[in-house]
Amino acid sequence: MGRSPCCDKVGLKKGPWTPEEDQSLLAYIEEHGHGSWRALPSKAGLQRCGKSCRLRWTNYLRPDIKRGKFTLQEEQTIIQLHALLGNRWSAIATHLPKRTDNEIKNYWNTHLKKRLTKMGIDPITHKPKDDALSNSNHGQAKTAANLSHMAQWESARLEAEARLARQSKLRMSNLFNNHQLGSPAASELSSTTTAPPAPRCLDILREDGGEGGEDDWKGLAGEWVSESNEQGGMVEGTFMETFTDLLLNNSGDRSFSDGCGGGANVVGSKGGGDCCDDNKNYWNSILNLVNSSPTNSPMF
DNA sequence: AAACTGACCAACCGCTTCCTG
DNA sequence: TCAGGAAGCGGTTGGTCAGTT
Repeated sequence: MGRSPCCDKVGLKKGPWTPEEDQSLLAYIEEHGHGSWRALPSKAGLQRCGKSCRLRWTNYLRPDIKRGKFTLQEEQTIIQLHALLGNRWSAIATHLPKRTDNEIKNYWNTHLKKRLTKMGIDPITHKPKDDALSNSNHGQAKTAANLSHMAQWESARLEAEARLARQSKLRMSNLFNNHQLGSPAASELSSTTTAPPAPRCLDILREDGGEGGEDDWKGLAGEWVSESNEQGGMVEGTFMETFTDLLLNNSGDRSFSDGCGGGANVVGSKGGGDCCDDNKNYWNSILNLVNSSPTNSPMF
């Protein structure tokens, strides 16, 4: 299994790319597609390893990259997905069109992580660091405790999605076996292959006819909510919404003790049925987020 | 004006995963 | 089934630049 030795070769350039190198890489990919990254540098006349070329293309030169400031919506998406997925930047990037995993990772490390820490929230667990603080609000503490369970659920779901996406790609590549995509942008949109964009996972589920479909995912989410309620009592409000709301509307002196009274998305402490609805709504919003990924965005 | 500091981000490194023969 | 190559991924580094002393 050893590591790729490409970068160990002597005579290969490292460090920042020059405009000339960018131009060479861009011109070559526009004309031929990237093909094999390992073979690309010599074909394009670049003294770089294939890995470096791939990185330069995916993180900087790709035409479908959006640069500049992250929007509030994007920030919220990153925070929510990070709570669910952890440092799985490529998976998070899947749900943020035109943003690269590297960019998201950098933004998290330089902005969002610090903001969370400053607010007394552990950026790894997304739980308040101060026990006393969390004890002051049992509902949110319980919800926070349930987050790991939720993450496990999400992780399993993503693995299933990945399997389905792979199966779909196989099926599609059979269909398009001899089809060569001419557009470099199109070839890169699938990121890792030249296969056509995979259908959205939920559509695949529907197509497959068995094992679920969107309603079943939502049903599963509902089951999780019910199970959580059985295990830990009713969940008061939505922890995730609370802290993302706090974060994005951070006035500097707010704390979780008043979190339930927060912004428009935050639902205060309520009775059982409403809480269940809140969680269903929350899950629906996450599922919508997942399901609303652009149809041509890379799925794993 | 110079030195220092911290933020930012492009790029590298090395491990893991996937694919193919 | 297995081994090796290729690509993907996430952690980390180092250069640059703006702000501060």
